[in-house]
Amino acid sequence: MHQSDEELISLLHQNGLKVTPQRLAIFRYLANNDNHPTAEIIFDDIQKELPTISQGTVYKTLSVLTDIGVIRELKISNGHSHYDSNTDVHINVICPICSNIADYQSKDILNFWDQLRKEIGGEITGQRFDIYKKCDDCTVN
Amino acid sequence: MHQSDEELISLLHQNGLKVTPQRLAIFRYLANNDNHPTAEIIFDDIQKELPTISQGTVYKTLSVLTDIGVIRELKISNGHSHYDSNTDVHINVICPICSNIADYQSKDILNFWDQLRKEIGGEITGQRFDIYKKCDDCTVN
DNA sequence: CTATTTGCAAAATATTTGCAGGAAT
DNA sequence: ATTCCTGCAAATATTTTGCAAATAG
Repeated sequence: MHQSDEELISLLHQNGLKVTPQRLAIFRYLANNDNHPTAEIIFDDIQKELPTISQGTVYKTLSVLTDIGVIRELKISNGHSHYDSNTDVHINVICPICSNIADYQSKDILNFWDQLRKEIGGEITGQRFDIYKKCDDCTVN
Repeated sequence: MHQSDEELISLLHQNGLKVTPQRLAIFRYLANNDNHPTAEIIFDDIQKELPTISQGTVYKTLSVLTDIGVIRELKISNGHSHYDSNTDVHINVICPICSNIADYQSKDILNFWDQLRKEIGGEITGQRFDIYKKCDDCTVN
């Protein structure tokens, strides 16, 4: 389901980058959290583990992890970037009230994606599908 | 194809908002430009027509037009918001190099969207489908 | 050893906000 | 008349950058 340390380490090496405790910790944090945290939330939580880490390092690390493709950056309408360790083709179900993001996956999406790739042609390097729907919490309240 | 002034005026009235030259000009500008400009580009171009307009007004106007649903805001990875007068379900083909955005529409997308709505259920209030593909200019160079 | 990375703080950048004067209804 | 809107400038908030010290390979 989630990627393992080996994948991260291998990709870092392939790109001439070093394996640091900060990079491992942030990668593992995202691999174990499917709630699409922001850089700020990651910073707050990672501090418990690495008390001296700085915000700058969190931003730089997230940028590195995004560049090598082990995580995805989701910049949403409220201006915040959220990070996702699910790099498969899927749909982000975003709550317009609280900005919570849930992943949604189905066979239809993969079929649609295959068809669309063929139809549009050329070298497609990425994709992002969002839908807006109130989450359960915000529907109740 | 594009919405007319009447639609804007009617929606402004419905929402208790006033019809101002700034709102008309920005709406018309977007209705006649399918190149998904940023607030900054809109500000620069609109100044030719309304020399005293301010950046703040452009931002506020774009926010109002987005709220009443006559335009769409597309916040992309580089941090800039782009604005689109095409409010139909479509795919944004974004160039990862220069951030140019082209709209892509096909029957498949509408079918997929119908199917997905049924599958996910609940009240879906919006959607956004992006794919990343180098534009012609950036492919040549 | 040497190149990269971290941590800190300052800078950059897009966007938002407050408010007094002006315009729309 | 009244309410809303504009324009200006200052404020906000997130992200980026520069650099010396620390760390990985």
